[in-house]
Amino acid sequence: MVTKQDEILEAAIRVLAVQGFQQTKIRDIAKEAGVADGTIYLYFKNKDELLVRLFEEVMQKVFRILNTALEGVSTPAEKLHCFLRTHLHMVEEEPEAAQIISVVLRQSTAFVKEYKNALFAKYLGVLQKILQEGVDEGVFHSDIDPMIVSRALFGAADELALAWLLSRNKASLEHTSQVISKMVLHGLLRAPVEEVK
Amino acid sequence: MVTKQDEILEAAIRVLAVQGFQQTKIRDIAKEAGVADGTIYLYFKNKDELLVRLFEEVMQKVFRILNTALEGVSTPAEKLHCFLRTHLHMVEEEPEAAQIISVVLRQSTAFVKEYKNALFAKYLGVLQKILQEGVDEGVFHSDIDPMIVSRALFGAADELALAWLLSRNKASLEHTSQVISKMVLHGLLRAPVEEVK
Amino acid sequence: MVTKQDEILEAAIRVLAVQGFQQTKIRDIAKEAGVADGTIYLYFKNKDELLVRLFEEVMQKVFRILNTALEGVSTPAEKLHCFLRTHLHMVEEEPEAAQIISVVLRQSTAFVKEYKNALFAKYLGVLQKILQEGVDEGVFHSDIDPMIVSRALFGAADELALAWLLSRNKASLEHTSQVISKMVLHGLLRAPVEEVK
Amino acid sequence: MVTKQDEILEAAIRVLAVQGFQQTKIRDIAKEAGVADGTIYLYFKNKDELLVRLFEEVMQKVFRILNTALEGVSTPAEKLHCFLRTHLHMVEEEPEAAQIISVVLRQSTAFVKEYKNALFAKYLGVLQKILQEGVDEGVFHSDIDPMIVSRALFGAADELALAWLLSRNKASLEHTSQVISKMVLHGLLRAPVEEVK
DNA sequence: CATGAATGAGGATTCATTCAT
DNA sequence: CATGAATGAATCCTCATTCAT
Repeated sequence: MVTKQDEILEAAIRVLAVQGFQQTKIRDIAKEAGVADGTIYLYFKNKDELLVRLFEEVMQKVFRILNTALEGVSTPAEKLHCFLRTHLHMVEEEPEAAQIISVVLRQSTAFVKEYKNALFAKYLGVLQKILQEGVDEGVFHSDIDPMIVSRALFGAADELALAWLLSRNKASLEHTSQVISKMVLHGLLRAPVEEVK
Repeated sequence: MVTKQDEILEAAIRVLAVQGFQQTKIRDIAKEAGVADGTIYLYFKNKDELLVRLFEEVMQKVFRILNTALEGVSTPAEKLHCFLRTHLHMVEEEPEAAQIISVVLRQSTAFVKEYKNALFAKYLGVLQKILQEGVDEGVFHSDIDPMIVSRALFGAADELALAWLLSRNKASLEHTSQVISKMVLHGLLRAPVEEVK
Repeated sequence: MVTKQDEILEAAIRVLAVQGFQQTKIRDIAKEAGVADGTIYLYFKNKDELLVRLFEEVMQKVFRILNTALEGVSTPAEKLHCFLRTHLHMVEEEPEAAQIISVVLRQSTAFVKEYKNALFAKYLGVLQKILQEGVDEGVFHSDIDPMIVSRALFGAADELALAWLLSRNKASLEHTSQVISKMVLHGLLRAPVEEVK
Repeated sequence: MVTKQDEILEAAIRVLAVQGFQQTKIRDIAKEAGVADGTIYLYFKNKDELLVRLFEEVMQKVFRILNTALEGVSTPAEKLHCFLRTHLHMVEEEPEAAQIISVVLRQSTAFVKEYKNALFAKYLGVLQKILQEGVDEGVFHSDIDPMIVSRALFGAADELALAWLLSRNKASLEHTSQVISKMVLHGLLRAPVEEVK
């Protein structure tokens, strides 16, 4: 059975994805959830807390999907591609949740200030671990700083997600993830001079 | 001499960078600028117009700096590095302006909806041109989609900027730009099989 | 039981009668009604809508009284007198409502522009019907234009009402209605020359 | 030469007639008069004083026209018709001034409260004098109260003026003045029974 | 637990008036 | 005299939150 709290959160996701953070009134969420305004306050201390819980809800789903996707993938390079591919896949599958993460959460100053949120850090941590593995196994350049690169990769994926969410023409993101993975793994440069030597 | 309009814009940048869009009251900007509330409205139709003008102001400065930096750089690879380096440099030099672009503007739904804003498109356009040049000259892989890659690179740079802005320990971003440029140009993979041949 | 909406309307009538339209602040009405400012907006979309509803409220009461008074009156001449008498009577009985109609409503440009308001037209219509009846029955001069005369009679009654409302010495309007009715029915001229012939 | 003060007053009449009292900003009048905002305050203490002076201006013009029209008219009945006819004529000839008197002035609570303004009383006085003359000469019924009847006649004329000002189809008011004069002088009743005897 | 009517603090915006030039 | 930039008090309306039922 789904609790009323979950119903409210689901409703909030639907409404926030469409209207944005500041535009969404408690009343809108209550209406979408089919409860009275006051009922929201029985389950959440205030609007900000609702947002936090909503973020956690969404991130949990993300982790579930990501972990499932990474199962059985062995090499760091493949894992990296899998990570990027899954991130963009989720955007296609769960555009509302993606909208929340890429757009809505940034609208809350409080949230951005706590950007180093535990859950977000954990998400970045998955990437960092993959990168570190690659370095340790000797397949990635050793002078890579996993902290920096993980952040860059997340930014790249997030920006592509945002572009897709805001575009009318929703072409598949499969191609996009191929291009990015290739760039990240092999670089833009072709036939590097060093090879000739 | 600086016009009062510019003084207000400068004040708005300072206040917005700290407080965010919705949190910033007209009164705050007026106080920071040292004028009366009503004076703001002699120069800007309303709060939204102020934001738009502020964005244009900031972007103009960005373009000036970027173009200056790119002057005299000849190869696509060097240009790419220059672009990323300059982007991150600007964040260090003008953290308030950077804060506006990376954080504040995303708080305005209207702005995100018009994300493909002419000025933003122009910024991405600079990147795209560099990538296309590289492809045309045969130094970049031909299967690179400049549209996708430019977006990804912007996202990466923007995210790194955001991370820096939000962190306490403001280590130089020079190292960061080196790492990213290297990754983008050479890829993460070391000693690719092809090299052996 | 009186609804809160009615309480607000009654309070608005009291306040508007004293202060006028533009001078009356929402806060004044709220205070008079004993509710919070925001409560007004639970029942009325905005200040203008409150005015419209208030006008309808007042006019309904006017019609109720007018129709009751005209019941059982048979000849057009008597009906005319009854109309004028009732109009002035109402001013004495409900000075606040009268003040609203004679003074306050004219302060709203929007209202004056829609002066040919359905309810006002209906009020004039009662007069027109009486006049037409008189003409049809052959007791009123046939060259009377009911449209013009009804308007003139309303204007006369309204002006007398206004004079009374604004005067300190509130002598009964009964005498006034007698004088006007007589003038309207028999004219100012005494023993007209034509009669002698 | 026309003084700047007069230019401002003329401009105010034009603007007020179109926009109404509350809608007219000092800036609108200044613009229409071709002067700076502050200049208004060199000639008028404040907005209210400007309105008072404007009323006086308009009423003076009205008196000039009315007195000219009444010159050479001898009998009270003819004078009465002349008064009504001239009032309505002026509305056609000077709709802006008429608009000011019939509509705009009523929008100022302060004005309505001082409705028994000296100038307005003087205007009513002309009517009262005509009526008294008629009574004294024995041509008007002796039980007519000039105070009441003058007010009623003014109200009738004013209302007809208002109706004309607000209507699209501006048919001549000549016919209207004929109808009203006849009604006022001879009454609505036709061939009263008493006359037959 | 649930309701939703009521609250009232807060903010964008307007505009009569002032005053330094 | 004339200007018009600057002022800032004043007001309508919104909406997160409360609480009596």
